[in-house]
Amino acid sequence: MAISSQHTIRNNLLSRLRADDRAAILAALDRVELKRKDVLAQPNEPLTHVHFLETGVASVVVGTRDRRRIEVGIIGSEGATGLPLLFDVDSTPHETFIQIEGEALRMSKDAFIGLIEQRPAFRRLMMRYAHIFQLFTAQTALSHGSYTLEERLARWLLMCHDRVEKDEFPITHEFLSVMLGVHRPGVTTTIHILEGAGTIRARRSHIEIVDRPKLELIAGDSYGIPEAEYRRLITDDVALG
Amino acid sequence: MAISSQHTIRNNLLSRLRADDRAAILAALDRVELKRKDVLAQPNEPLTHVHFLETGVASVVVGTRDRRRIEVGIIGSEGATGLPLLFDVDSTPHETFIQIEGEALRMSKDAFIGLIEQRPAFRRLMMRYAHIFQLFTAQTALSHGSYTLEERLARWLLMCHDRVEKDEFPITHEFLSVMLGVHRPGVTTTIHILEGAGTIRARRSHIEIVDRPKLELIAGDSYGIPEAEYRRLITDDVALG
DNA sequence: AACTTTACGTGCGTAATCGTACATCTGACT
DNA sequence: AGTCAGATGTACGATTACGCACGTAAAGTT
Repeated sequence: MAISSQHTIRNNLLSRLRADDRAAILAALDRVELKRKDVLAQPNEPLTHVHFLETGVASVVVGTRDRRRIEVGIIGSEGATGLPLLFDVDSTPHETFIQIEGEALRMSKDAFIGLIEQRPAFRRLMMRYAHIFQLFTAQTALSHGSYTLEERLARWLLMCHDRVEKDEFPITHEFLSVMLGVHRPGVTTTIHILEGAGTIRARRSHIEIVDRPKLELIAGDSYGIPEAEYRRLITDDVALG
Repeated sequence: MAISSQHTIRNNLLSRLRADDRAAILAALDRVELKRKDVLAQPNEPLTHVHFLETGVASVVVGTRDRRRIEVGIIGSEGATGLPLLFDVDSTPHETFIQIEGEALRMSKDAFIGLIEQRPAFRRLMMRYAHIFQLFTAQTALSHGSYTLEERLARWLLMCHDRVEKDEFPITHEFLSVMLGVHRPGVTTTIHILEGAGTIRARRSHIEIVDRPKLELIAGDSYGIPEAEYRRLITDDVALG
């Protein structure tokens, strides 16, 4: 019911904490498996847990009554789900589910709210992360409004690549079409374009990143702004450590 | 250098505070004029103030080196600028400027940070607002990915209408094209469609809302989700008052 | 091995929006 | 009243993506 050994922690937020804060927080965490399509947060249902991802990728999507859905956030070992709880909000219209299976360190809502109060450094860290999460959503809005499908797909693959250890990960065109808010055949065609350019290799339900620099070139300015801010505000800030 | 009389406050966040919290906060505010195109936050420059808008509308836009820009947030008397300061972040890549002139109650960065610490109710209120601001950005991402220009324009006009007192407000097609991330002639054409449907009336540099219900019909599900959450979490929550 | 499900490939007419160019109009300023 | 910059109106080919329909192919199931 609690995580003791420190060296097993792969979540980058938790690893930024001072030893005493980290110890207090680890005591409230337990490790859980995350399977593909597992739902971590139902829209408009009370949030029960915060998940600090260790491996794998989760997606936050917004949907409407008229069936439209689109991804507005992506979470890996650099972040956590359940941010509304940080904001004194019990539920959100957004849905969070597992895109690529993995593991997470889970904390109950009550424990999280308590630790946020008791550990200012933890609260500040989470708030900084929340800021960057907002930047990701904003960048997604920009991407959908201003970039082509090819650029957006390149961006998404880069973001996913940032969050998994390997160069290959399981993902279907169907899922990608929801993530990017386009129809499925469009994804297939665009994947072939990226594949033809030698940047990726696609198999059934899998995509492998072959030439990341070239992929970054294709994504252009649709990729990079929130990533740079994450490094500036979390990875590189010694004051947090 | 401070706001005394209570009945002059039109900002909806400030008016949700308990009397004692509000008094402490008003003491740190002063009233400023906001002219069209005034910049409240330069991208990547240190934030100096938080602005609680009384009248008028501000826009938050994200831009890239390759000159693309798009609105990712809109702020009126329901909200405030400078949210990164709430998140322990000194600057952001986003730019905030005045879209429709008005007035604001301004607080210095240091005063804001101090009051956030000293007044938990104030902090919780601001965090709830930050959550809803995030929903707005997410809804914008959805809109750009899934709705037509006509629907998105209708949505924007509704959001603007929510934030001004009158049915008419000054706005140019040029500005709208940046807000919506489309080219300017497209805005002109789409305005004519909305005008032809009898929902708005357009003059040089001005748009008047004539038939709001019909505009809501056109906007469809692109409009409404964050607005409903604002009502649930801020307007209707007596626990905050 | 037959069957079923899930995922991928492809084509094509249609719609939306872009990109660009240019004409016109309005209000402010001199 | 004349001038001018900013704002708006219009046109049109090019591009992108949609919407559907249908075919194929790979993995799991019995």
